[in-house]
Amino acid sequence: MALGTVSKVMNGIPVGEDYRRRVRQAAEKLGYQVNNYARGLKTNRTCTAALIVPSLSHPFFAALAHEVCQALTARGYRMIPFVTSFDPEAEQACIRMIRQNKVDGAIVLTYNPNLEVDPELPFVTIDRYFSATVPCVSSDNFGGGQLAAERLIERGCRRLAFLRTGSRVPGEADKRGDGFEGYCRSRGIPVESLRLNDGDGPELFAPFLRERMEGGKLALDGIFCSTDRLAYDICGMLAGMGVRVPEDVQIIGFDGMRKFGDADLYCSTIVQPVRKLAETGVDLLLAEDRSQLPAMVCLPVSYLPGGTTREPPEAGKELGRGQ
Amino acid sequence: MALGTVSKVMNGIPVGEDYRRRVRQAAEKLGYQVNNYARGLKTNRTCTAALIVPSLSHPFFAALAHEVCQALTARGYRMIPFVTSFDPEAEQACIRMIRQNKVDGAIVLTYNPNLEVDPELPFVTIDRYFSATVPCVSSDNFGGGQLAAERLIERGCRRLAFLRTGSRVPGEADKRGDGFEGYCRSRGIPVESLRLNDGDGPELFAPFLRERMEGGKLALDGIFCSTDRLAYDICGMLAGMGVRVPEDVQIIGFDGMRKFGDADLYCSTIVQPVRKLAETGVDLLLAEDRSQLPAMVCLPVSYLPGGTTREPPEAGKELGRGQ
DNA sequence: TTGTAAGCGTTATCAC
DNA sequence: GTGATAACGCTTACAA
Repeated sequence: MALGTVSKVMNGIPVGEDYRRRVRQAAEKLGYQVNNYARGLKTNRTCTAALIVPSLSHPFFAALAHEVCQALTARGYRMIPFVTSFDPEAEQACIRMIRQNKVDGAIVLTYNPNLEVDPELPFVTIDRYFSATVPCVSSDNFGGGQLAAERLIERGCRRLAFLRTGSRVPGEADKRGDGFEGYCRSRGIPVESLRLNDGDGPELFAPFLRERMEGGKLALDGIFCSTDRLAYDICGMLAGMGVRVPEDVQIIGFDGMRKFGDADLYCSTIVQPVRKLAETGVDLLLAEDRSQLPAMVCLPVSYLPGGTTREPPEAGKELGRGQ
Repeated sequence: MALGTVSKVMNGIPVGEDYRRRVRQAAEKLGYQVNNYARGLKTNRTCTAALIVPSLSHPFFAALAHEVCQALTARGYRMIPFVTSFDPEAEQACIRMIRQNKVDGAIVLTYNPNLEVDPELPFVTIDRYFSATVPCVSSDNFGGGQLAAERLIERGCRRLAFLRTGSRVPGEADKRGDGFEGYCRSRGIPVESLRLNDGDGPELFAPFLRERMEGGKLALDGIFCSTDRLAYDICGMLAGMGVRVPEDVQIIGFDGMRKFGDADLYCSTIVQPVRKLAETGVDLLLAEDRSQLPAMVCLPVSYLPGGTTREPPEAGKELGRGQ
């Protein structure tokens, strides 16, 4: 049995049927497995992709990592996660480590606006558009904002507000507010906005709300928050102010996060298709012909009631779990 | 400049100061980085560890993966996660893939009682004791159960119950109930138990609770649940039955999970030291002398009030966030 | 201290 | 269809 022919068998390259069987048998008996490192050295393909995220424990990133891992596994790839803790310098350091680690590509979700990516290495970004050469996959944030406005207005809201926190660096998620405000304006519904940044702390929303209290009642009847997390915090503040949700004011968040990862929603929300996001990212990353990939893929979002909106009777309560 | 000497420089092996500087400079200019695959092929060390978990999106596993990733990164290692979806067969498949992937070790959290691990490869288990040759790191589940009992009794509870769901295969977590019951008995406080398995569905707890309703009041004043998730479900059921928490019955869960990963607790709880768990696991895995590792390491847990217990006035509300 | 050469386990390119 | 051989980029004795 010659080495070269054994290699062919292990790689599924046609070889004499009898020979093939004997090799397989011997491999089985000896517990032989191809050494991925030797193979990688020779072929320059490692069947490994990197995932760069700020954290693995925050629910959205955890869900994303989970789905990316599954999608890669399904394609015979492994995932190496790198966590940046929202630190732009750490993000750049990850890019360097990735070069060292000889991965075949990377899916990145970063907040460093001037990240230097290796033009040789396939990259896909999530929620952040870099350039036409780096495909970006994101939820339809603009459409999600519109959808939130539509749902609130359908449910009787006439004085709306948009609240956001998030990174200072511009990203696709900023379009949530744009879609929301645009829809409100097109329907002639008054809308206000308060856009803060992460460092600001959620307590800065309290003055905004307090200013809009008139005679013990809130002068708003619908609020769209840029994330479920923010919606949760706002609900807490409102409870402290004696404002009832959803009776006095209805609230819609964004993300579709669930308690314990798979139990109830935290609030009525615009759900991001996390699995689809991951699968699309992996597909774009691993596409054979990377010369003409779309610069941007926008995935449809959906609305799910989660207790912070007044639902029409026939709609029932929250419908189904999981995606 | 000879190849071998360059290698020495890249590995920090002493070499002429002047020479070293020149090599570093050249490497910088050419963007040279050591090829990890060639190095791994030669040295048989890959600076990579595997993590086997049921999921990356469930909060506890997500937190664990996050901390393990950080701990490995700090030691110059990378993590390759494998997700098993609680499927024993998938768990075994992961063990096979790990062999193929030539990792230096693996941290595993599985539910396959008769997993065949490679005796050559360093293993560490979380929450499941396999054998004296495989170190197991877990929280002090027994002590946590005792602590829960102590806290409930301190707060005036005199009719206690322990509720659990979880995997059918025995693990360290089973000791939570043992510790709880033991403490109650030693204090002469009556205690009941209902131990179900994962497949059973949480609705099977409802009859247990309903049977203990006497004249619109629950004949229990303290409940210890094996996880925060179960405590959450039980709270929901009790609310549906008109029982108030913590006024009528006080509840303590186990895990210390937080909403959105870092916000409020779901309930008063026994907190697992997730970061310590991860760091200890990594330390054991990467120990130079693996010949005499402890077969078992138990990490201390702590109690944190989260709204489902009546706290003495001076204790204040929930103390501090994070670990 | 520096340079040389063997070899790690593959795959790819040849003759056969 | 099969078997020999070079090369992938590195580490590590060992020789200079």
